[in-house]
Amino acid sequence: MLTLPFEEPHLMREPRFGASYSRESLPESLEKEHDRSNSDMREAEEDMSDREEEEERESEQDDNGLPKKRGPRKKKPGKEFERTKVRRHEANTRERCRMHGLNDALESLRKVVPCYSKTQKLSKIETLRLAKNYIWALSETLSAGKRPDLLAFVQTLCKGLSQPTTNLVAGCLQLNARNFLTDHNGEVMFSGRSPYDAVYPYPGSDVNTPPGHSGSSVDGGAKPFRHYSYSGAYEPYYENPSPEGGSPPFDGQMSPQMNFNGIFSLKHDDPPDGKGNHYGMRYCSAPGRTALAHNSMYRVSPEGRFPYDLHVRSQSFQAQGEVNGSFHN
DNA sequence: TAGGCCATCTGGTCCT
DNA sequence: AGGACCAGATGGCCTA
Repeated sequence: MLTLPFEEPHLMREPRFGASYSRESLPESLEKEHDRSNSDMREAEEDMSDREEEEERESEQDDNGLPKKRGPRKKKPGKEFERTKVRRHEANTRERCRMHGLNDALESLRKVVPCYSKTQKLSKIETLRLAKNYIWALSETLSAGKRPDLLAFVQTLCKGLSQPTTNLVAGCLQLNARNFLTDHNGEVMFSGRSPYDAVYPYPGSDVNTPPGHSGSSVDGGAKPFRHYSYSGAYEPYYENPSPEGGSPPFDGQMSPQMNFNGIFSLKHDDPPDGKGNHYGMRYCSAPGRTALAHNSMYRVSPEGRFPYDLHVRSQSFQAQGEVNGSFHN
């Protein structure tokens, strides 16, 4: 599942995440933010206390109900008041750091779910939803012990996601995003041409018929849409109808040695110049392993070609190889 | 301009 | 008592 090397060990260091926010333990970026926010807040606070003082004096009234501008000032709680202020200030700082830690964790989650993009970040809620779907889909894959249907896999990923996020996921797979519709129940439906055909038409096959399916296209004219859902006719792969229906039964035990190298990682690696916005799939494979298509969880076309437009990033391929290599050494 | 998303502040509650 | 955690309120930014 972790298709990227865990790059942020500092997030794992604390036994209880964010339990202690000592200044020394703050990451550099956080520390900067910390400083900035602190100074901002100090200024704001001073500003505030001045205003409060002014307002307090103006709100004081004499015996006739008129505003009292002069005279002895009402005694402030003094030391206790200052102490409360300081404690509130410290609590605010801690809370801010805690939220930053939470955001950092969310950011690292974004990096391990499909379709990571620096330029088009998933929102917090969408990240969590996608992560949940991803876990669910992978669990299903493991428990089924067979190669999943890519369409069903994507449908699972998109379950309950907003249309823009669905588009993003579809974009990752180089699929026609308009083919994935989310109905009012959050069910991801597939309509129109099969992505198999949209992306990789099989020579000689009916354009509207996915491989291995008998379907008749309407002669010549408009072709009726076929709607797919989990329980639809498109080789339903998952036994459970929906991730919303609870966690899939997982009676197996995840082995620590489990190798995820054969699983696709759908990532968007921004080019170094940061200009591109191209989504692609990255395939992680250990050196010496079998060829991409052979090792793939996904279907291979009758010609032995992979039916999807894969963008194998040689760089990440190599990096993964290095990691694996050093691991095995 | 409305709506979505986000960061921050704040007070309350729970836990150590 | 103090810190962590939580949820509500608020305001800023961005986009359709």
